[in-house]
Amino acid sequence: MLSIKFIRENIDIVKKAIKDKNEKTDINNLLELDKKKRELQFEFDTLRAEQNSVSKKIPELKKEKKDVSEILIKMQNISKKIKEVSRELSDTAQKLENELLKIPNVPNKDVPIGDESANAFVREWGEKKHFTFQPKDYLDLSEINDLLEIKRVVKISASGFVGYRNKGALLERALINFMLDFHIQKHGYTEVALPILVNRKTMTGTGQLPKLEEDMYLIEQDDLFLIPTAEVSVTNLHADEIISEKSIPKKYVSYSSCFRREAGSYGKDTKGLQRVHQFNKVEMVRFVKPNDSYEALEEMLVDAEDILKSLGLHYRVVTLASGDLSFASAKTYDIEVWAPGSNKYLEVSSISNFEDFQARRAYIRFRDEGGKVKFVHTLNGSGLATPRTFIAIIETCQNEDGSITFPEVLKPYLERLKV
RNA sequence: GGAGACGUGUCCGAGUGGCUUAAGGAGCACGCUUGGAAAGCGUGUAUGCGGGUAACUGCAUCUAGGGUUCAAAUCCCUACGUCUCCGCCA
Repeated sequence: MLSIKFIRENIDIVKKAIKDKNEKTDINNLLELDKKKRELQFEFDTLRAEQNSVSKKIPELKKEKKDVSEILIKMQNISKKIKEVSRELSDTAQKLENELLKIPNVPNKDVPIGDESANAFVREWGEKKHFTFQPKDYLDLSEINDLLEIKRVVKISASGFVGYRNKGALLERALINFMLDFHIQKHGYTEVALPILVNRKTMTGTGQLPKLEEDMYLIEQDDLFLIPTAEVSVTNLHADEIISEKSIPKKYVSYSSCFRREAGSYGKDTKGLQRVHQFNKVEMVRFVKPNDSYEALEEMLVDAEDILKSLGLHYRVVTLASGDLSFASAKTYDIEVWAPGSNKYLEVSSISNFEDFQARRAYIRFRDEGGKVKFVHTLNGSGLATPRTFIAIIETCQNEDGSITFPEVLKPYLERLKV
């Protein structure tokens, strides 16, 4: 979230950010609550100060055998008043907090204003592969090579879920291991494996709640949510902590299943692997000092690109425009990989700088050189999501007879079973 | 799931209603001492919201929320967490 101080002093910037991000939050109510809260806080502090000082004198007066009954009656009233003010104060503070959680992050100044069509091209690597034959799409290739479980999975679960089988399952598992090893060995990340069920506080910390509750799977019995990305559990790992200056920056990589209800996106890419309720993803998360976060964003983008390069997949990078930017993000790059059989670019990675937006919510701070406590900046990026990477690989690596020649870098992960 | 014990600052740990502005210790930082270090001695050592140019200063926070009281780390209730024993499962 944004600090109330920042909002108070930059009303226009905040209003513009809300508009540019296509949000509808009204901040006037918030500003009123802020004013009311500060007035109540002042009243509460004043009353408490009196209560504290008088209460301190009571035992002394008693010792001197003085009559305190009159004071006690007076204090009863103050006590009652304090309780009233305190109730109103915490009520107002709670309302203010709820409003604050609904204010989106402010886009960085480099972010183009507009909807998806304003996304800005950054660079590309490789080129669209040229085939001497008509390339098949991944659904056909999966059929030929026995790679996916589609119909049966709907039977055992629900529509929107898919499964892998045979070499498809092996390829997916190989991808996960390859990507994890790559980030650990070549990019210096530390692996963490964390729960995929998390509580409400955690979901709020990274900004999924309260806005996106509809998009989340909820285990009502225990009030636990299935994570939509490992970003949630990894970023919140250091919630409520003051990280020592020495142990920052922190670079984590984590693989997890991700769960998305995709409420409201029915009818879009419903077939196959492109948009699914459950998928696996390797995620990178960084905690850095404020001044380093944009440099870290560029590094993470390269970290994700390195995976695609080593797999030999053509891709392009875009900067998301304000309207396409997520609620919590200040700046996001998307990487889109080329899928020649499907004849389109598929989004395989989002790399975002949240600045201190998540750190404020999750209360993640560090102590700087001068001993001052400040909020960290958090970043994350997919490195990468498996389903669409899977599509790009088998479509790019297909032969005319429908067989697939897997990328060299995956061989160590595949060859022990002679795939 | 049943029974019990417990939750205090960076850590250990005292604290059963007002003498706690949380004792004492460890750690850490700085200073003195030293040729240098150790020991010793001294000083400092939370966070948030306010007020003040500043020195300072008001309020809150002893897991969280509620209650009792003029006054709560301390008493009561609830939740969460930790530990021990039992049950169940692997």
